[in-house]
Formats: sequence, structure tokens, C-alpha cells
Amino acid sequence: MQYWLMKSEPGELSIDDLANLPGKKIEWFGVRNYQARNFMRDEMKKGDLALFWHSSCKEPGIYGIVKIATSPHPDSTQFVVTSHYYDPKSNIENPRWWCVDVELLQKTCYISIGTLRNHPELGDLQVLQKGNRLSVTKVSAKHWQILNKLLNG
DNA sequence: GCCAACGTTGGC
DNA sequence: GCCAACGTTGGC
Repeated sequence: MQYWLMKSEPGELSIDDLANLPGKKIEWFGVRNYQARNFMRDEMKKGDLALFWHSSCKEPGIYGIVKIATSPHPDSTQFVVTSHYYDPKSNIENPRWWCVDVELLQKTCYISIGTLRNHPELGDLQVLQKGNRLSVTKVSAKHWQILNKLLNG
């Protein structure tokens, strides 16, 4: 079992958007970065857990916990000509962009990035590193335990 | 809206 | 395959 952190802009897909979907489940569409894609395509397993993070907003931080609900599959939006995420260089036979579906397990209390920075034991969490831009990152089991206490304690 | 950090592109 | 120029991300 691997733990992850996945970023979403609230204007794109908010935690409440997700909570209001049928089955609270959605394709994690729109990732157009190779490193993040590789994590999803090559390393994510159905049943893995991930922190749901809001970025590019007034209050960045953790808002929930999601479960990886499917095996990796091609991102459907890359083939939709009218989509913002359409990629003319991709094709059905050899899709360039891959993703998974996620299901909301728990809408948690909000933990701000500032709060996280106040916990020295979380210092090397990737999302807190300077210059971090990856929208999908790994979370160690140790960090996950600490975060779970913060989220539920 | 600023800007540092990082990723991608493309000419050579 | 180098690297300058450009684009994007995302906290502040």
C-alpha cells in the first residue's frame, strides 16, 4: 500500500464538487506533467490512499482523504477536442496521458500549509519543499500516520 | 499580481 | 545533446 498527495484547484474540482458526485467518485483528469503521470500510470494501485489538497487558492492545504478506485487508465480528456486538456499529439492506440479514478473517503478538517510547516516532523514532506510543483507526490507511511493524527485527533 | 522554481521547446 | 527562451505553477 502506497500513500499519495493529489492537488486540485478548487475552481477545477473542489472537495465539495467531489462530495456531491454520484458515488463521490471521479476520473483524476487533466494531469499534464510526465512525472505525475508516471506515478499514476506506473505506481498507483487500486486501494491506495491519498490526501486531497487544494492549491492555487486562498487557503491551500489538506481537505480530505480519497481512495484510488481504479487501475490506471488513459485520461479521457486528452481525446476530447473541445476540452482544455485536449492533446492533439496523443492517440487512442498509444495514449500519452494516464490517470486513475478517485473516491472520496472522508472530508476532513482543513489543515493549512502553515500548520503543516509548524510540525518539524513533517519537514521533508514533498509538498512543503521549496519549488514543489508536482501535482501528485508520494507520502511516506510515517508521514501518513502523523497526518492522520492531525486530521482525526 | 509578484516572482522563484521548475518543465518544455526548439534552434543549433 | 546543449541551453536560452519561454510557459506554468502556486505560495505569498
